[in-house]
Order: sequence, then C-alpha cells, then structure tokens
Amino acid sequence: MTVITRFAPSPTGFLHIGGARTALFNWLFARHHAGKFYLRIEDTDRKRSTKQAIKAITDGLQWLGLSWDGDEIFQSENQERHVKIAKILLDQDLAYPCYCSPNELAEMREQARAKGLQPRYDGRWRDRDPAEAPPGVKPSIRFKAPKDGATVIHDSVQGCVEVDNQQLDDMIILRADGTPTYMLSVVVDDHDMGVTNVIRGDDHLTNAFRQTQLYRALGWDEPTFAHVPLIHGSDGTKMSKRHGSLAINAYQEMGFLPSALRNYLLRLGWSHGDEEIIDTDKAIEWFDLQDVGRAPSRFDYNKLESLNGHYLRELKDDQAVDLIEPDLSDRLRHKLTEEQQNRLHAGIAGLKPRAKTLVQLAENSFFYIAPRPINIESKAAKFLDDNAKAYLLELANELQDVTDWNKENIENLIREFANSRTLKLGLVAQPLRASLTGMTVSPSIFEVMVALGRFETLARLRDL
RNA sequence: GUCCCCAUCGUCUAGUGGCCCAGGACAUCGGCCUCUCACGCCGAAAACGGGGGUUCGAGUCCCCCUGGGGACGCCA
Repeated sequence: MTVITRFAPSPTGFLHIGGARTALFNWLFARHHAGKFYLRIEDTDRKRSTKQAIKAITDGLQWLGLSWDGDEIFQSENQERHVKIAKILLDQDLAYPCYCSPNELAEMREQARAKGLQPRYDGRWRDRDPAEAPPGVKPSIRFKAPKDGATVIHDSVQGCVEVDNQQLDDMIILRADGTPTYMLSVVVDDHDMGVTNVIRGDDHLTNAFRQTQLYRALGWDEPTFAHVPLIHGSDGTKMSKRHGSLAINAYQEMGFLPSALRNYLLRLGWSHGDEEIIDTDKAIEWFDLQDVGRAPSRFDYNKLESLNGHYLRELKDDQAVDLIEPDLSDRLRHKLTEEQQNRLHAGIAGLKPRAKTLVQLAENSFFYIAPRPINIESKAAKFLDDNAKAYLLELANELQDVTDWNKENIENLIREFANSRTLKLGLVAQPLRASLTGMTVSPSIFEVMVALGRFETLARLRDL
C-alpha cells in the first residue's frame, strides 16, 4: 500500500513554525516511503478564510522546499459530498437532528462545568421525537456516538491511547445552515483521498477519538494517526500568532536559509542518535515516526542561528552573492555594477564564516561596494589619528609599486613596513582596516585589499 | 473542573535494566590560532523533579505526588 499523507492547514492566518514542522514531517514521511504528500486547504470556515492566507501558506511551503503532489485541494469544494455522507448517517439512524439553541448549549456547558464534569452536550435530542421540535427552528445534525465502552487508537507517536466514550459527546456534523463541520469533513476527505497516515499536532489528539468513531460508523478503514507534540514558545506554552510564533516568511526576511530551517525543525522533536547536521537526503532516508519524541519542545533561536551559519558557510560563493544581491542593491538604490560584483565575488569567501544570517552577510559585505568616500564608523575612526593617517599615506605610496597585487605580496610588504618602524602588525592593520572598510571588524585585511583591488585600496587610503 | 499527554544539562536531545559517578549539539565560560572579528580546534561548568516499590542491579519497569502542556465550539 502506498503511503499517503497530507498537510491540512486552515487558511485563517499565515504558515507558522508549528505548521511548517507538521508539513515537514508529513512530507518526509511520504518521501521516505516513496508515497504521496498532498496539500489540502481547510477552508470550510468561509468567514475566516482568506486568499492572502492561502497564498502565505503555499508560498511558505514552496520556500521551505516542501513540494506537494498534484494540485492543492480545497475542502470547500467537497461540501456536497460531506453533506451526502451526513445524510447517509441520518438515514441509518447514526445521526439525528438537534434543536438546541446556542444559548441552551452554553447553559448546558456552564452547568456541567459547575458540577465538575466535562462541559459537553447531554444528548437531549438523541432519542427525542423530532415532532416535538420547536417551530421554525432549523436543527443541527449530530452524530450518534457510542455511549458505552471506550475508544482506543494506536498512535504512531503517542502509542496506545484510550478514552472513555462517556467523555465524548454527540458532535455536530452538519450546522443548522446545512454546512458540514470540520469533524465530518476531515474524515470524509481523508478517506476519499486515501490518506494512510494522519500526521498532525498534538492538539488534535482528542479529535482523533471522535473521528475514529465516525470512521467505524461509516465502515471505513481508519488511517494511522500520529500526533506530534507541539512547539512551545520560550515560556513553555503553545505558540500562537500573538505568542512567539512568526510567519515562515519572517524567517526568510531575517535571512535564514530553507535548508537550515528544515534541519532545525526536524531536530525539534525528532532525533537520530547524536546526528545534528542532517541534510534533506539524509532526513528522507532516516525519518521515521518512531523516533518522534512525546514531549513538547521549545523554540531555540540560537540553535537555528547556529545551524544557519553552518549552511551559509556551505553555500557556493556564487550562490551566496546571488542571495544577498537584492538586499545590497536595495541599500545602494541601484543595481550592482560589474566592478562591485567582482569585488563581492572576490570577498565573499572571507565573509561567509563571519555571518549567521543572510542579513548579516549583506551588512558585512556592504563595505566592498560602498561608494567613496566610505563611511567610517566612530569606533573605527578612533584608529585614525594624525599619526596613523601619516603612515597610512606612506604605506599607500609603497603599495602603489607592488608588482603583482596578490595577498602574499601585500602581506609581505605590510609586515616589512611594520617591522621597519618597530610597529606591531596590529598597529598597522587596524588603522588599515578602519580606512578600507570603515569598521573595526572585517575579514583578513590582506584579503580585503586583494578583493578591493589596487585602485580602490589606494583611493580609499588617500580619501582620509 | 473533567479527560488525555508529558517529565535527562538553560535549550534541543542520546539513552529501550548492567557499556551511564549519563553522551552529543546550541548557548555560556576558559584556552589555542591570530591583523580585528568570526570559523576551526582543545578544555570547563551544567541534567536523570520528589517519594515509594520491582530487581542482584533503574535514567531505563510499576505506583503515588509534584510540575508542565493540550483538549473540552453550529473554529479548524
């Protein structure tokens, strides 16, 4: 049997970090088993679903590199089918109309809570003659859930979990306006799509029991469930839009790489021995639901950053330049000239290990393309007193005559220059760095000079 | 409140009864490298929530407590 998974977000907001991990796990599981991974947009709540949210979700998945099979599926398009199934349940006396008003229900819940019971529907219309229905009230349709015994699920992550059927009330499957509810729609769609493994957040665990009852009532095979623990914010509670969880594109804007985010998310709740750096091929090869932990985890920005630094260093020089070029030309407010691109390509290798994010990489490389005279940070300016400026000018004159402008020659000349004046190398290098980069921190100053080229180097020195 | 789930360094985790006076990674703190800062390398500090069992032996199994989380919608 081919494995079929699905990611089923509701388009009421952006794709956040928890959703992204759920999608990743579904994707990984399907790819590992050479199965299918579908995207189903759960847009049955038309009031809250938006086009922007759908786009944010698909863009986010694409950016993360999680490609789904076939076209995305819109749950709202299957409504007729959902209603049809509800009718079948009704015909088979597995569902019934309920004429309770929302107020009545609220009261019921309140009373149950007061008595220390789980707030739930008491089933008052379950066996009542519909002839007693109050006039003019459209009923909702409720599923006739088993009253005795217990429902057990064998969850790939949570193991064997059992709940007393008394805890589960008769859920609404069709609203008073005739539209299907989530609980019905998921079951029907998952069945119709042939979903074999439902991998989703832990917050759905209790739903799994109700859904299981529905599968059984319908005589359908149940999928295997896998409820993955949630990702918590730094305070240890569920992440939400107002609480620590950012849209996936926020991570993109902060300069994170999809590869880093995938690796990070994978290791949050899943492990493979002591492995930390896991590329996507390895992830597909190793991923298994058995290795997903049962405890919730907290989001750790530092670790993400560290991983990002790793993947940044692994980038080919050309790729790295391509990735920061849009940012750079924004700062410049024009496209990069060929000369600027050349300097970047020459300097990028020295820049990569010094950045954790693309944003930092762009920031740190700006000095290469900055128009003269370059801006000198105040901390850097402190290195440029009159004394320093004087010997920097002398140095410029010596540099002018270097026959072959390469790192070795430049370094030799500068070391010799410092030696002859009994200056420590740092006393020359720091002012040099300040005048050439405008900063106190940069890659090796000799590399910088090579990347800048002789003309620009001398010009910057003489700008002082 | 009721039900369900969870519990190893600050964080993510390894650990499936003896290999663990608990290993890795991030972060932290030292050191090396060194023209600055990173990278890299070396090293340090840092955890099995508590109490009962079971067993020759428990981080690993059972029970209780405590703590945390999630679910209890005509939302998904």
